[in-house]
Amino acid sequence: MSLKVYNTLSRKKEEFKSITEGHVGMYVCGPTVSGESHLGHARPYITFDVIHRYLRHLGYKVRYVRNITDAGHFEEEGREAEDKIAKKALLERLEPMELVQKYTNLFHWAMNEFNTIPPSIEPTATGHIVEQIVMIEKIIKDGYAYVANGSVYFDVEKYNTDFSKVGMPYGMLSGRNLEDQLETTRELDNQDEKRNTADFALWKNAPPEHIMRWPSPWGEGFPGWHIECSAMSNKYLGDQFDIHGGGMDLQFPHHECEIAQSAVYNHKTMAKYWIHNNMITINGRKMGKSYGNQIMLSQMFSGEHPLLEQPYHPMTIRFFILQSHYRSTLDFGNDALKGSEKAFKRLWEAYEVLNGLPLTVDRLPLSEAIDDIDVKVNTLLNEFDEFMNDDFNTAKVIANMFELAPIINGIKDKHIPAEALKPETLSLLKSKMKAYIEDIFGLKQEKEGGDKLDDILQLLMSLRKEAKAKKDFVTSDKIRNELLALGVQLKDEKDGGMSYSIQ
RNA sequence: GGUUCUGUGGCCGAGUGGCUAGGCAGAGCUCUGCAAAAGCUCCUACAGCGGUUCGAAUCCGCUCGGAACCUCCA
Repeated sequence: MSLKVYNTLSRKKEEFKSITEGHVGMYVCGPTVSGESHLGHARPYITFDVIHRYLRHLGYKVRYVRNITDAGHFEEEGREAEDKIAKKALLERLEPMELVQKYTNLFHWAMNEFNTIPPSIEPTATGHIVEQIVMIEKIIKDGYAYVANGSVYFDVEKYNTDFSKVGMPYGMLSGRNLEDQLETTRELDNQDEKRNTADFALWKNAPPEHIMRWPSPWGEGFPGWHIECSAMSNKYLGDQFDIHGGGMDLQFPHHECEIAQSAVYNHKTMAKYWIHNNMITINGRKMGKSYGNQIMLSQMFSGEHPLLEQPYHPMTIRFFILQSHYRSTLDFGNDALKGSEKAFKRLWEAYEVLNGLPLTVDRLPLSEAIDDIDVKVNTLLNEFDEFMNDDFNTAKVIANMFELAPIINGIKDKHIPAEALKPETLSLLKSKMKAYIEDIFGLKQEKEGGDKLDDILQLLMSLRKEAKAKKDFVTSDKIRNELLALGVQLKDEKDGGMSYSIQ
């Protein structure tokens, strides 16, 4: 059983074979740190975190590179050409790099809340100006870029003509051809520097008010939008690497331009598999700056946003994202998030019950009905791998987990005899659930508090048990109800035991 | 206008040509001092109209609706 991934390049699921055996190079487009990340940004980073974790689970050594775009890009010729980072810095009276640092820190904080594993390398655009200049020089030397007024543009038409012959036309990823684009590209002002409207900037001459600027062979300026990813992926992952990921909205033009730049530079399609996650929508619309409908991650966690009925824990959001397939749109809504919150809680509690089940159970002669349970559990568990290998279908794995939950709880409540599961099945159940829930899906317990809180709650529960034994329900209810008011829910169990869950 | 995708039960969402995921909400039951939790049961859908097929939510066509990209965007 092998891993299959949907490759945007071929629009098909393909068997995954890494270029270097046992190793995977993966590049994912990271955030532009000119502002705070919103809910939509959570999707790619969580999606690729799970892909990263799964590849590791399969035994690959993964070099995961995710950039930080901290140099201002703009492709807004024709409108007010402004470096967005520099502009906001003026408004907020901050140094641009101070601003960049602030949002980088916030991004890292949110990624940590989501329990994502940090990338192996997290290169910044500003830290790789030299590499970008070197790449641009080579592209100019080879005749695929030209200089105009201190800026450098990529000659898309020439590229397309030449590279179509070797199977790398401009538009190969997004499935559009240049002719269509030339017809439909709308008229913009100030296009006279470009030979062709489809051309894109590799280097931009910096106007005087532009704060972020670097010397270059073409004068002071800053890199174009696309070149950093080509330069940095090439530096850390080589001429061709395994996986390039990002949001679907980056397919065109960003990834298309990356492919073209890198193809000129090293005559290869830079990445073998292109993986794109779909968007998070809100009221059916993509969440994004331009729509003014974004909810920042800090707002998601705090609940402070008009559209939010309550705060949502990072793990709720992570679980919510994993409940759908990464290539489908996912619609935000309070009902949906609240559903995920409860679902995750139930799943996690079943997982904790599972961890508490004793491994060695005396086997008794089994009836057929009970044998069926053992078979069913094995089937459900084996499907975990099958589903993940089918283009990372986390939604189906989670569905199976919810079929296992009643069995686990049933054993605890003795609806199902403990010996229904063979020791090796129970052992497999435990190890597989741990591997998937914690290691691959990266889920963790929502509640906090630690040992001391646990000790205190154990004490309160023992007091309540005593009261109950004496049929002093006034006291026992008082303990239960007042704890509930504090957000701690007590649960009486069949055998007179008691447990709690927070929130 | 061009390119691509999409329309599943109250809500969120998987999905394969036939065996009709899963979660949340709702209803009933069991357990329980009560409650909660848990378990069991119920609620059974695939935008519309044609077509292909023994059989389609799943393939094809048309109609209607929605979205993404074509401009910074995860």
